[in-house]
Amino acid sequence: MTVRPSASHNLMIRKLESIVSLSDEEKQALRGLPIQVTSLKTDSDIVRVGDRPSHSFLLVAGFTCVYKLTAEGKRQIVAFHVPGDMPDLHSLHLKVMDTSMATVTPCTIGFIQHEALIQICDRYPRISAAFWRETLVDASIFREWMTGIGRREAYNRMAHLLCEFQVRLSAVGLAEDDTFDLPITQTELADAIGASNVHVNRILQELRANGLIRTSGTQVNVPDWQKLKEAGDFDPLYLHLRQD
Amino acid sequence: MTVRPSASHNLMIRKLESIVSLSDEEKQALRGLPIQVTSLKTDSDIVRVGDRPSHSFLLVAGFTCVYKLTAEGKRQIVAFHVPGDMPDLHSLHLKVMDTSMATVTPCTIGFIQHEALIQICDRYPRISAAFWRETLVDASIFREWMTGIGRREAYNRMAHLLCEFQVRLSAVGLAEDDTFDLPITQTELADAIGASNVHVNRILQELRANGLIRTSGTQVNVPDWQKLKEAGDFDPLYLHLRQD
DNA sequence: CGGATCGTTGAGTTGTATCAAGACGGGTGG
DNA sequence: CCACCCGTCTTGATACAACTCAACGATCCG
Repeated sequence: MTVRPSASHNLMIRKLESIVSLSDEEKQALRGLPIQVTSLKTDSDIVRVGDRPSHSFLLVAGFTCVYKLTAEGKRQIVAFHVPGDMPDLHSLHLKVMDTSMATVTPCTIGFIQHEALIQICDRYPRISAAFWRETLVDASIFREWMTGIGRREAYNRMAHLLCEFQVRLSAVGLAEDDTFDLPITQTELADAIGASNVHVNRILQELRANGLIRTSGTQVNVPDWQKLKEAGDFDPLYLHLRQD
Repeated sequence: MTVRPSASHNLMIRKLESIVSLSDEEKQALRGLPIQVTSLKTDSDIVRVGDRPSHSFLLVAGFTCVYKLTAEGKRQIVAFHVPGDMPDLHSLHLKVMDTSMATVTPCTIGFIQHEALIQICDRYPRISAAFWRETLVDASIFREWMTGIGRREAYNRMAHLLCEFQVRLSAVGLAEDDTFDLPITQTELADAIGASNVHVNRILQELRANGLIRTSGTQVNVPDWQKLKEAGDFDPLYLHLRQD
């Protein structure tokens, strides 16, 4: 179905307004964007390597990941995305997908035609800049993860990833104080930090034993935020959030 | 000095034209960009973490790298750049640098004020798109490197990096057939692939012993391109080159 | 109440780091 | 033009982070 001014539009506008201030005309243009909303279950591919998508998508609810596979069949998750993100905006200018994207939880996503996005970008440079900026923040996160995988130990990378989730989920109102929901399997966490699932399991035990986190089900509680940040060598600068 | 229509302008225009076709008006606008050309010697920082630069730069000659330091003082190089690249275009929209950039050889670079770039981007959406695309290709390379560091062994990462240099240098006319100049120390290569300098040294010996590369000084020769590509699990898709 | 998925544990293996010392090589000053 | 020096490359020995394999326990769901 094609929804007119919907929750999806509001989510996108709120996100963009945290980056640039929008004029009424610009908001109106965004509200006019046709968004096709769909539900997907866990572990569904949204786009695949080699695809030439004609639309991008807005993640409305749930978590998705971006991943690559090596010739040996190993998987590296290079990014997670949370509600409000537009994970494949880059396909606007890079025609062929160099990664795949998949849901890691049940998701609601809204597809938006490239054609419509390009028109808005050509007409409203500020909106174009805001979209551009989103892709730049993604790239900044890549740099930070790469540094972790290349130069930090798995224990620290795990702590770092948890810090990042806390901050990013807070920014979209999905984290309460020191607790958040992380419905991601240990194998997926392993693929993200470049470790084995077995090792991730032991690292999580170590983090619990050291009192850095407490878990129950998919809930993660951080009793001592400061200690976790230190363990993760975490400085939120790279997330380029507004109020900082 | 501020040069008018110079070699720097031509380099930038040629690069952009490999991405989009430019109208005469657009080329004229680009030729009008003030570019301040400077020479830097090896190991000079160009920008540093925390800086708020008011300009971006075009790499005219030499190699530069983008790097981060961990709390423990370890360095991860997250990117190399070659002539024709504009490595810190992202600072147009992300005000605070989250990485540092430095020369790895003597370099010629041309600084361009953000203000001038923003004006051109607002006025010429196609140029804006071309710049945006450059930052997207950088991000794509991050994804590929991350996958290597997280999921491939050091031997394969080294082969992969050599493949990438060959392709990127060819694209700007800096590689002859199967030979190119790689004036980068083993310690820098190590920081790029997330390994120790000692290990890189042994890997290079192994690559030589296996007949995948031959070296003399900073020259690298690739006798069997196909074998090196296989060793590196290298598929140039992620570089998003035009003719492909 | 099976069956599938996910988490946990143990044992053995290996890729890669670290440390230390020596060899090489190219530039600089005497 | 030689001698020195500093950065880079090379080599060996040792240590450990992390992987693989394999099995078992815990959950959740239909």
